[in-house]
This record gives sequence, C-alpha cells and structure tokens, in this order.
Amino acid sequence: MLQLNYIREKKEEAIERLAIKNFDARPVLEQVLELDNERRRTQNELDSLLNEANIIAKQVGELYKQGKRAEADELKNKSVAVKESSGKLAEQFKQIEEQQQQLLVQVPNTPSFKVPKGKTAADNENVYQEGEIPKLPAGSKPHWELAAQYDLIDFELGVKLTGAGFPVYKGKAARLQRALINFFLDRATASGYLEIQPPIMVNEASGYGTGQLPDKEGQMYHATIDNLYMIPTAEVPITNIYRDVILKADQLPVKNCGYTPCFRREAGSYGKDVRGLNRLHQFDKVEIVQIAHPDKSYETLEEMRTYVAGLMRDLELPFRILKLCGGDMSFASALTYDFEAFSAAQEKWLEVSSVSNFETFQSNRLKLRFRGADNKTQLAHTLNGSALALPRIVASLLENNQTPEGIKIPKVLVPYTGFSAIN
RNA sequence: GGAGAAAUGGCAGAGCGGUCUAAUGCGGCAGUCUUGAAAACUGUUGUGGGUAACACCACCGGGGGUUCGAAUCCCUCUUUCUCCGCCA
Repeated sequence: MLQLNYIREKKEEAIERLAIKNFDARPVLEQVLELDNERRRTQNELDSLLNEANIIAKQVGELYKQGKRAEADELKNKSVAVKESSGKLAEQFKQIEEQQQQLLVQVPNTPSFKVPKGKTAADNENVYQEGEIPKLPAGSKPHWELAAQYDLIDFELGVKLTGAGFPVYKGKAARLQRALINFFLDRATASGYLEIQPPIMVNEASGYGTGQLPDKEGQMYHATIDNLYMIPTAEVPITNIYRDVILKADQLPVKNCGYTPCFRREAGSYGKDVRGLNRLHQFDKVEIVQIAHPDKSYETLEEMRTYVAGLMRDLELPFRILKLCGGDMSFASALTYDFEAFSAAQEKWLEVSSVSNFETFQSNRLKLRFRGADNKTQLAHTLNGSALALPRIVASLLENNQTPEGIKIPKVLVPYTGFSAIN
C-alpha cells in the first residue's frame, strides 16, 4: 500500500510513476486526497467533542465527591448530548477511513523510474545473458518424456493422489529435489542468510501483510474451517515475522532464507505452458528475503541479483536476466528482475526466479519499521527473491544434460545427490 | 475435545469504576563523578493520529456493550498456562 504522506507530498510524481505500470492513478489519488482532507476535518471536530466529554466526566466526578448531586446530574445530561453527536461523528470518521483504505489498496506500487515502459512480457528488457545455448541432437526429449523414461516423476500418480499439478517424485528425482534444496540452503546461509523453517499455512493477517489478500484471494488454497491459507511462497510467513516490528537501525539489513513447499491454485491456466513441470499447484522453493534501509535497498537488490546469478552459473544452466517492464510487473513490486533458464528440448526460456524490491509497499501494510539516526521510526524496505524455484530448474537440468548414456548431474550437486548421472 | 485460571509499556509486575496524562523494579538513552570504565547519583525513556508549533484525540490481547466516566464491570473471539482425554 502506498504511503499517504507520499501521495500528499508528491502526487504528481506518484501519477507519473504509476503511468509506467499503465495505471491511470490521477482519479484515484485525487479522490484519496479529497477523503484525506475530509478525514482530518472530521477528526479535528471529533477530537474536540471527545475532549469536551472528557472534561465533563472529570467535573462530574469532582461534583460527586463534593456531594453536589444536583449539579452533577445536570452535567450528565449535557454529556449525553455531547456523546450523541460524537457518536455520529465517530461513525462518519470510520466510514471515511474505510473508504480511503478501500481506494488505497487498489493502487499498485509505484515502479522505480528505472523500470522500462511496456505492456507485455515482450517489452521486458533483457539486461544480461550468460551460458551457451545448447544444441541438442535430433531425438532429444522434453523433460516429461525423460521423467517417464527413467521413472523419475509420475504425473498420473499425482492425479490419483491429489489432482493435476501435484506430481510424485521418485528415486533419483526425489533425491535430486532434496539435493537442490540442500544446495540452495547451504549457499544462502553461507551468504549470511538466516535459515527459517516457517509454517506453510498462514492466517488472514499474514495474507494481508504481504499483499495476497484481499485481492488475490483466489490464488491461494483456503482451509475454510480454520480460515487458514496454504502459502503461495515462503515470502508470506518469512516477511510476516516482521509484521508490527520496530527494528533497530543496526539490525539492518535482515537476511532470511527458507525452504518451503508452495501452493498455487493457478486458476485458469491450461495448455502447453503447463505441461510437465512447467506449472504446478505444489512445488518446492528456497526463498531469500531481505529487509533493508531505504537508502540501501537498490544496492541490496543488485546484491541479490548477483547472488542468484551465481547459483545459475554453478548449476551450469544458460540463463538470462530480464528487467520487467511496467506492464509485466507484479502489483506490489517497484522493480523486478526475472531469471530465466533455457530449457533446451522445449527450446524455451523458463522463469526460475523473480527478485524484487517492494520499497515500502509491503512494510506500510506490515507496519514494519526501524528507528533511524534521528531516533524516529520509519518504514523499512522489503525485498525478496526465489533462490531458486525447483521444478523448472529440474526441467532444464533434465533436458539440457540428456545424453544417450543418461542425464548428467552438474558437478556442484554431486556431493548432494551422491550420483553423477541418472541412467 | 472437556474443566479451570490468565492476557497491562523492551522485560518483570502493581492497579479490582473517577487525581491512570498506568505505581515500582530491571533494561535503554543523556548527564555528573572518573585518565577511561564500573558503581553511585540526576534526568529521560511507548505507538499512531492531529497541529506551522502547541493544544488535543485514540490505544492496557482483538471486537462489541454498560456508564457522565472503563485497564478495572458485562458479552464475544483469539492466545497462553494448569488439570483431564487423545496423540506423531
């Protein structure tokens, strides 16, 4: 959620920035400001009524103590009248606040001025590419065929147990998953991230804190009996650790990481994009989260980008980094880099990581603050990134490393898998 | 799941209808003393809204109610503790 102060002080800048996301903010923001004036006017009026009521109540107490019952009763009547009007005003005030809140949550985060304009994924800016695009010999197979050939991943069995999009990993595939998770966690902790094992179901307040609720409710699995949500990413519980927290400046940056399964309903996506491991309802991911000082958050974003690039390099996967254009960015992000691995048999770039700076958009909702040099509290910046999401990494590894003798495992993973080939 | 007790400022803990703008202790910060530190002493120390700045307003787990007045009474939800039952 955008900060009111920011809208108040830099409305034109906000409008300009939101235009990068193709969002026409002027009508909404002007309405918000109008309501804001009304809110403050109402509050002033309400406060002075409450003040009056407080004073009367004290006087009544005094009079009773002095035994002046008649005078006290008279004052009581006056107080009832004051209370009646303050009650009405309080109701009005609440309505204004709610209305304002309702408008504010509809406004996406202001993108950084570094974000390229554009409408679709085609307008994303390719900022970096590394690794050779493999040319596979004729007869090479996509990962779902390899998965069947080596009895690695059973999609039909997942359908039997749960439904489409819940695959069963077996044998060396299960071991490969475990190896990747451990590799990613070891790397993250070596880079100073504190490993967290969070709950994978969260309550409503947490869903709201990171922005999944109220808007993207349909994307999460919802256990209605207990009103809990299956997390779509570890970002949700890990970032919410800091909900309603005031950090000390010297605690920044906070660096946390965690492995969790992730659950996404992905309602309405079908077709060949969802083939095999390309899009699942349940998948594994290691997430990195940072809470940074506002002056440092873009440095932090670059640090995270460099970190993720290192993982891709070590997995020997050809990859590219896209700076997402305004139209393709998420609602909450101010700047996002997507990492895509080239999956050689599908001859497709697959998104394997998304690294974003949310600036104060999440922390405003979370009330995540720190005490600055002036000893005043201010909102911190939050950032997160996948490091990495497993399924598409597995898809690319299987496809790119296939040989007539089997599938080669990248050197860096062998200590974790205990085998160097799947055959 | 059943029965009982409880939830107060960074922490501990008082407060049981009106000087609560919440006692006291610990911790934090600033100062005095000291070459420096410790100890001691003095002062200060919640969050948010509001204001040009003050004033002022709200907040004692969440929500609602009673009352002129609620941390204090009532209802409800959540959480924690104790006992019982079940159990990885």
